[in-house]
Amino acid sequence: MSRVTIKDIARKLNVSATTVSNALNGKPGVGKSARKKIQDLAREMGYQPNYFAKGLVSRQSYAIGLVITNITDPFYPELALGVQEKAGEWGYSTMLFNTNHKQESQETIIRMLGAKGVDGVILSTVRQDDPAIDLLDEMEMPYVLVNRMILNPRKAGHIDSVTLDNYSGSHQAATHLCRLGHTRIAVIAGDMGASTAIIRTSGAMDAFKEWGVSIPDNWFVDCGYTKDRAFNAVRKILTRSAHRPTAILAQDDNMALGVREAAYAADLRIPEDLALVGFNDISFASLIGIELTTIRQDQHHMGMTCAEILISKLQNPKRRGLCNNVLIQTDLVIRKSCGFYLNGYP
Amino acid sequence: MSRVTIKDIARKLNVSATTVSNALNGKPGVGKSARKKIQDLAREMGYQPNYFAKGLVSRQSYAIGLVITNITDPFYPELALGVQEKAGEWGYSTMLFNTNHKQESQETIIRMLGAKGVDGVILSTVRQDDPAIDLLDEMEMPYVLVNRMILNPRKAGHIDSVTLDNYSGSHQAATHLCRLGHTRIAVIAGDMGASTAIIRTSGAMDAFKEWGVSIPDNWFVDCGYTKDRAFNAVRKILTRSAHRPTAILAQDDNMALGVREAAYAADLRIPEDLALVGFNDISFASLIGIELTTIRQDQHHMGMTCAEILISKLQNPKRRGLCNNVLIQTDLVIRKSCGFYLNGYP
DNA sequence: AGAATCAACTTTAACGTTAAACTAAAAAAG
DNA sequence: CTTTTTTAGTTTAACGTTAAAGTTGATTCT
Repeated sequence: MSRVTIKDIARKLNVSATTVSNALNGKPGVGKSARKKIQDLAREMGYQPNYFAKGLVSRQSYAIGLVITNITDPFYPELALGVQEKAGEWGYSTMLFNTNHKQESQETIIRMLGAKGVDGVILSTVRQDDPAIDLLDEMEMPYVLVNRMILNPRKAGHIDSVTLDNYSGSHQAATHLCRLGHTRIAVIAGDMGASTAIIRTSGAMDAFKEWGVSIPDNWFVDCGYTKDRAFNAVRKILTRSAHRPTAILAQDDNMALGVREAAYAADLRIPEDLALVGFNDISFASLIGIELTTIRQDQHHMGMTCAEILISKLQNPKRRGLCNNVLIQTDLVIRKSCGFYLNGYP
Repeated sequence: MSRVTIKDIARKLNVSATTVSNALNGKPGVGKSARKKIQDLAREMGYQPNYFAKGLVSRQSYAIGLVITNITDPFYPELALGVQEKAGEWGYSTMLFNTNHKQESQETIIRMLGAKGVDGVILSTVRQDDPAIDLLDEMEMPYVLVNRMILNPRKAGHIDSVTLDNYSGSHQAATHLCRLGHTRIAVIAGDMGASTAIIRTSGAMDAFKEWGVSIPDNWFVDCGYTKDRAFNAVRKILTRSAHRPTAILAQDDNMALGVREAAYAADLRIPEDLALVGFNDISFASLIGIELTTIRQDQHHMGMTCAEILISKLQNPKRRGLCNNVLIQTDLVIRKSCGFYLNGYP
């Protein structure tokens, strides 16, 4: 690929390789005219630095890894784009890896990232007591958590994270349903090993308590953030329960779509027969005909933020001691699926 | 990161570095017992090869680049996943880059990919007479086109590609609308610099000709595969035309969603007042309430196929002379948006 | 004027891995 | 039992870049 080397330039100008290197990297110790000559010739010859050699000596790859569950989940593309844009600004490239919800593949991926020499990792998929954390620490690999975090206060204190204010978002969503008069509410939860689901659950439960609403055990189902499991869970709830719920709180929009399909399959209308609230505001929640009431967040901003934190640590090793925990605010977006525009608040 | 080197292992076992290298890479010239000892110790010490050193000497990075317009376009995630999975199987990692529809950023990206030393590139974004092609040829970088291709027969003959049978797909879609009795059809085209849009247009136009349907000039609009431009174009068509179209053929589902929003904004119902057919069958085309009639394709398979072709070339330099042009078949998926289930064929 | 400082370089070595050329001893062939 | 071949290694050098230490010759200080 890159044929022209520093040595070729050095030979042509009768200087040493080091001088060329210094000239091109803006380091001192090179005369003004010599520097210009070198820079011009480098451009003319189409010189491209060899990143293998650079990396070998500097131990920096200018690449970061981004670990997500699956890029086909509409939650991730915007996050990935944010990370890539911010990383690109700083000259870093991004390697994307899908765990497909498998714990062991996450470990394999992290090991590979280490071997490939990425400078840092952004992890969006941690679960509580995830061995990935220990692995990263052991490898002394800088990392930032995004979306999900570690709740254990002993660990959390020294781990960077960029997360949503899941508590108040979920509290807001649950309150909204209660205000609309619902008392028979089912909760379609995400992966309860993930902080997002844990916190969203606690926010919702607190809201329910405030409104005197209680949720039967079998109306709370961990569906692991997958649409299929949400579909099946809701189908079960709707067919088996003598008194079916009048509202469903789904902990992400993806699962909300599963709920929706299950409701339609049971000949129920949304929102007339069943109110539905999601979480995330993925791109098609706003499409006419879907119009999902949900909790909005800015994934692009989230991606940019975590990339920025990671890169600032990479650039400035002093900052590695500091710990950033960014909490991003959310908004309730009221659309048609909750029935607000049918009745409003009583 | 990777602290343990081949030399550390060599020192501990009193052998040379080369022997360790040969032992670990399964090369001959190492005794059975010595080989086992080396492998065991390497595992025990947690040896990870340094890819910079490896790459420096072998000029192989075991990384490929995938260039797309934008990962948030729902067309790409499944393709990207297919590429990553197949690449992963062969030990290659994938670097994803978004051009954001900008020609110049594509060139920058390709140059950077070259500098970073990727072994090959998968390009999903070429336009006709794209300078990227010459750049890649000049860099002697192996590449495969996916989704879009170069039509110029002088060039096409030696460029690998994996594309859809866009002609027959689009022909099928257009025929479907004609069969349903539509004669007033508008075409919302993709980027006419891309082979996909060119071929889809020709397939549709041929079908229209067969049915004696003619399309007024201002009912054919290049909307560059963006939802916004499709929305605006259709709004214009619907407000300005005295006799508005009764059907719209959109060259991708994304634009079809824009058409949909524009129709609803003009108080038209789909399919009762306006029939709509898309292309691609992105994930939410099938959602209840959207139910877009469209042309299905298997992006995951497409991704796997192009990754396979690229990697087989990388692995086997003899094969570099051969040229693969894979054409993937499509299916018409009839849902509600075209009105078939309202009237059927007359 | 002589010592100290500085600018503009050069030389050497190192990063970790592997290809190529070499060596020594054992096994096979004649 | 000598010669050839094979096996199991070793040594050297190279990939392209840069950090560290060294070498000039000119400039400044006292």
